[in-house]
Amino acid sequence: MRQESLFGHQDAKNNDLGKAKITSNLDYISIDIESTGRDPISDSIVGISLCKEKGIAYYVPIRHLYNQNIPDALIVLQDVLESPAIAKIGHNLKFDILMLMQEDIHIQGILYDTMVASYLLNPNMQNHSLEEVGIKYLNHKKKPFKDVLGKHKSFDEVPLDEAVQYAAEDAELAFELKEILFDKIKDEGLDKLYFNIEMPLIYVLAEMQQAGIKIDTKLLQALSKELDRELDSLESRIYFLAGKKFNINSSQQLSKILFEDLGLKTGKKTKTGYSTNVEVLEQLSLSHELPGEILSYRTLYKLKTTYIDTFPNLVNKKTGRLHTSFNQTVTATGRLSSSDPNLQNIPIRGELGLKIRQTFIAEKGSILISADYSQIELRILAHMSKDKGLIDAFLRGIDIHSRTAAEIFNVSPDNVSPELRRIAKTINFGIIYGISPFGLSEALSITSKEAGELIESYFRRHHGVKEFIDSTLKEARKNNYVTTLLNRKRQISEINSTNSNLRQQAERMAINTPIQGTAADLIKIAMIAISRELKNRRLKTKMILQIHDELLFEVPYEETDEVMELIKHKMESAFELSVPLEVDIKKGKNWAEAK
DNA sequence: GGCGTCACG
DNA sequence: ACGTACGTGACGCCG
Repeated sequence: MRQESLFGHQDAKNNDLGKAKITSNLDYISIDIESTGRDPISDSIVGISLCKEKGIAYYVPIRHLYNQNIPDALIVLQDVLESPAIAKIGHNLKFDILMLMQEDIHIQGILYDTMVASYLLNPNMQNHSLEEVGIKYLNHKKKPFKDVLGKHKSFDEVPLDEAVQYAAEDAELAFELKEILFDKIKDEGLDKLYFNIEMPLIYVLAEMQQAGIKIDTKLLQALSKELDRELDSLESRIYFLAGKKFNINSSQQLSKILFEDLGLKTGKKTKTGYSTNVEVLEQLSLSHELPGEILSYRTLYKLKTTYIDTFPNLVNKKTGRLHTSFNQTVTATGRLSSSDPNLQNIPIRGELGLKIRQTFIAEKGSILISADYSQIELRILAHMSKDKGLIDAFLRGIDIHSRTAAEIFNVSPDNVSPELRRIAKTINFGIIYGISPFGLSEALSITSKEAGELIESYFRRHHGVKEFIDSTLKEARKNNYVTTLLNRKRQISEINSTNSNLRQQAERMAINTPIQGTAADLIKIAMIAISRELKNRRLKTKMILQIHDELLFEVPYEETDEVMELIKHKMESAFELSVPLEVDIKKGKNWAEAK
C-alpha cells in the first residue's frame, strides 16, 4: 500500500491538482476525517484522508500543530466533497458530514457507509468500529489509535509521517470494505433498505444533531436547589427510620438494613443478593415506613443526577444548545438510540417529570411541535397478522384496549371498567413483547395459570394474531432470521436451541423484532420525507429529536400551521398499511406543553 | 467493568 | 426445577 500526503509529504507548491483533474472520471471516493476528538460539534478537523483507488491513499493535513498545513486545502476539496455526482465512501459518515458542516462544507452524493452496512448485515453485533469490521471482513488488523496517539494529547500533535500512515490506512480500509460489504448488502436483499432509508437518514441525523435543542438552564438550576432541600430532609428521615446512617445509594447496604436489621420479608433475588427494586419496596412499604421513603429518595436522586444537574453542564459553548448523538448502528431491531446525553429517555411521568420537560424549550420566535404515532406497534401487528378484529377496530377508530377488554372478559364495550382496560392494555403490550404466561403474570401480579387463561382467551378472539405468531416462528426456525416490512433482517441464532430458556427468549425476540423493527422503518421513512419537504419548501423548521414513535420540531411561529399539516401528513402517509396510521400532533413553548 | 437500578418508548 | 416479558443508556456502588 502506498500512502502519501497529498500536500504535506510532497512539495506542496508543485501540487497544482486542478479541480477539473480531481473531479474528472471520479465516481466515488473514500474519506476519513481526523479530528481533535470524537465530539463532532465541539472538536475540529485536523486532517482528511482520501482514497479513490485500492493501494493509494492520501492524507491532507489541515490543522496540525506544525507548519506543513494547507488551511485552504479543504476549499480545493470542496468541489469534490459537495459534488452530488461523486459518491462518498466512509466508516461512520455522519461524523465526517458533521465535521465538514463546521467548515461550511456540505457533503452531497450517494453515501456508502461501511459502518451502517455492517450493521444491516448483522444488527446483533455490538461493535461496528472500523477496527472490528476490518478484522471481520478483511482480516486486516489496524494499528490501534491509542498507539498512534502515544503521549500526544490530540491528533494534531502527531507527527506527519505517523499521521499519514494512520489516516491513509483508514481511508483505504473503508474503500476496500465498501466493495465487500455492499456486495453482501445486495446479496442479502438489503440494498433497498440501505439506499432508500438508512443512507438518506444519515444526512437527516447529522442535521438533527447539529441543530440540538435549547434548554432552560436557569430553571434546571432552580429545580436542583429545590431538590437539594427535599433530598436532605428525606435523608434525615431515612437515617432515623433505619436507626443509623448508611449509604442510601448502595443497594447492598440498604438490603442489610431492610432484611437484617429490620427483619423485613425478603422477595426477589438478584445475582448478588436480595432485590431492593421498586416492586419489592412497594410491597414492603405496606408493612414499614422506610421503603416508601427510600422510593421517594431514589426517584428524586435519579432525576437530579441524570438530568437536572447534568444537562446545564452539557450545553455547548458554541451553540448554546444541547446536542445528542443519534446512533444508527446500535439496536438489534432497527431503532435508533441516543447517547451523550440520551435524549430519548427524558422523564415525563409524575410532577417532576413534567417540570423537567418544561426545561426543554423553543428558541425565541419559535415553538416546539411534537408529533407521535398513536398505537403504531399494534397497528403494525394488525397489518402483519391480518387479524380481522384488530383491523376492524383500527378502521373504526375504536379504543383498542377497551375493545380487547370487552372481548377477553366478554362484557359489552360500555361496561369496560378502567381496571379491565388496564389488564387488556398489559395483554396487548404482552403480545408485542412475545407473550408468555410467566411474563404476563409478573406484569399483572397474578398467577401464571390465570395469565395463561387470559392469553388463551385473547387468542380465541384473535386467530389472526395466533397464526401470525405461529408463522413468524416457523419462518424464524427455517431461516434463522426474521424480517420487518421493509426487509430489515435480524438473525435469531438461538431459535432452534435445545436450551429451552435460550429458545424461548429467541422466540420472544422473533415475535417482537418484526413489529418494533417495522415501526422503526416507518418513522425513518417519515423523517426522510419530512426533511425533504422542509428543504423543498425552504422552511426554517428544524427536526430536533426522535423518540421511537415521536418527532420533535422547533418551528418559527409563522410556519406553524403549514408545518403542522406537513408533518402530520408525511407521518401518516409514510407507508400504506391495511389500517390507518394516526398521528397526534401538539404545539407549545416547551416540551411539556407540546405533549 | 459488572451489577443493580430506573429513566424512556 | 428453572427463569423470561421487547428495545435502549446513565448513574452510583463495589471490587
